[in-house]
Amino acid sequence: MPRQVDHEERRRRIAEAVCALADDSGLEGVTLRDVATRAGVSMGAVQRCFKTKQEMLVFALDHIGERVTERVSARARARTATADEPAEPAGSTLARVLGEVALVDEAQRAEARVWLAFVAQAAVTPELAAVLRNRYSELHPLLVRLLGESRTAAPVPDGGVAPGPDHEPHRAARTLLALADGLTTHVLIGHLTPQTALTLLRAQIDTLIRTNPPAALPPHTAGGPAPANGQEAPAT
Amino acid sequence: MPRQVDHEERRRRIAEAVCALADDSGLEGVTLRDVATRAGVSMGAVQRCFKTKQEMLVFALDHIGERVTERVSARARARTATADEPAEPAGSTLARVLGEVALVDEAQRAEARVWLAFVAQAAVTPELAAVLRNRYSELHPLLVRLLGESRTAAPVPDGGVAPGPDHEPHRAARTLLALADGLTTHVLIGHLTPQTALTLLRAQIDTLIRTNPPAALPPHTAGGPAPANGQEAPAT
DNA sequence: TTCGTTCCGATGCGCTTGCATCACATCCTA
DNA sequence: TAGGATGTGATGCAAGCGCATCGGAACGAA
Repeated sequence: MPRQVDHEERRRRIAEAVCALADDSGLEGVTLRDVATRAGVSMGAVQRCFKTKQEMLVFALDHIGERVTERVSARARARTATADEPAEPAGSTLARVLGEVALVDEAQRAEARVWLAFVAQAAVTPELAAVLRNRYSELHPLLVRLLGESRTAAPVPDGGVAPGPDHEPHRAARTLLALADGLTTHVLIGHLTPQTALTLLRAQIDTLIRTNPPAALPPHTAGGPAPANGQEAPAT
Repeated sequence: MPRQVDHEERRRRIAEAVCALADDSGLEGVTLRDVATRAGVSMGAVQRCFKTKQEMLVFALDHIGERVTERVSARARARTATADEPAEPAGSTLARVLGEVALVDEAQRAEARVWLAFVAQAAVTPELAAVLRNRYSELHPLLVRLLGESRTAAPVPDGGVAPGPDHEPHRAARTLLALADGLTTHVLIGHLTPQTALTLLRAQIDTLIRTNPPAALPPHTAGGPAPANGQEAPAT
């Protein structure tokens, strides 16, 4: 056995093992021993890579989050790259992107199960919540951009999304993201079929796209005095 | 101490303890000993009430689910009772009902945390998933009814919701439920503020209500050959 | 080759877990 | 009042946990 081992590679392998275990027994089923076995390394190696179990979990969450983000933005990029026909692409891209976030095939279902396990733990573990927030914050502008492109012929110049942070596209993006997560959850517990979830998602996207008027919101949205940005503690 | 103890009362007390513990450390933090301590009974008593830990968890989930359902339908009933002004009530009721499902104050936040913990576990524990499905299935027709009342002046006669199971109100109800859950999740991990979540929810409700045309769906919803009912294994 | 360093994999420890067991306190029946 | 049945709460137990420790294999330097 070589004296020097690629640590990053090993960390990733361990993260994969964590996900695999979390997938079939939840986060409670993730123990150092099982992780080591599953990853095909010794327990000592795991402990060398991560000082503590929580550190390992945080890394694993970040790992799977990165994979999701990459997959999603790949989808989005794929569209931008071949954007020759301004016909109906953005809406479909949105659907595929959010479907990517959410469910469809079994592989993604597994990922979603792991994700959900982490989300639940994050509700009582600030460190994990921070990682999740970062990931969601990454996804948000991407959705805003796609939404913007799908509604107006003249998209916003480049990176900067024109108006304020609680302008309509932001709202719509948040709504879609939350909806996708909710649908995923419902699919995972068997309350909805993946097909139904996708249909609902698609319908929502279409509604949001067709509903152009960003300004004219009904009067009762004034619930909170200042809607503010709606996003708290983005990084830190 | 009396020889005969109210078992049901005790079970409920234990369920409350389970929820309290799950609230501040997730489901992993729920151990028989801690539950016993928190409930103010001995461990033996807990074991007498529930043959196994899982049985206890299932009961606890059902308990909290019942509480939520009751609260929600109380909201709905409150409206129906005082329904003298057909002005704008149903929409607000919907908002309040779904807000009830979701978040708002800290007490409900705690409930949501517990709920989320159970949902995550349910993704890998069929028994829990079954309980959750039942609860969601209970909520669904209630939302359908409220939606129906809010869009048409002539609501459906009584219990029977007129058209097929994938008629628009059903879709809308599922969308709202999923959205509420997704928003709750995002609030719990600190990605959204409760205010933002409520605003988004309210906006979605208004959109769904104003979008009357139930039939004319865009062409691409034909993803699945038969949208069917979208609800699988409701009871068993 | 031989030494010194570096890293790995196995083992041990203290603790907690879910569950089984058992002596005892409590209440109904004669 | 005595007796039995019933449910209770403390204790025991095997298993599993996270983490710390340690002997030994694999390499570079001399």
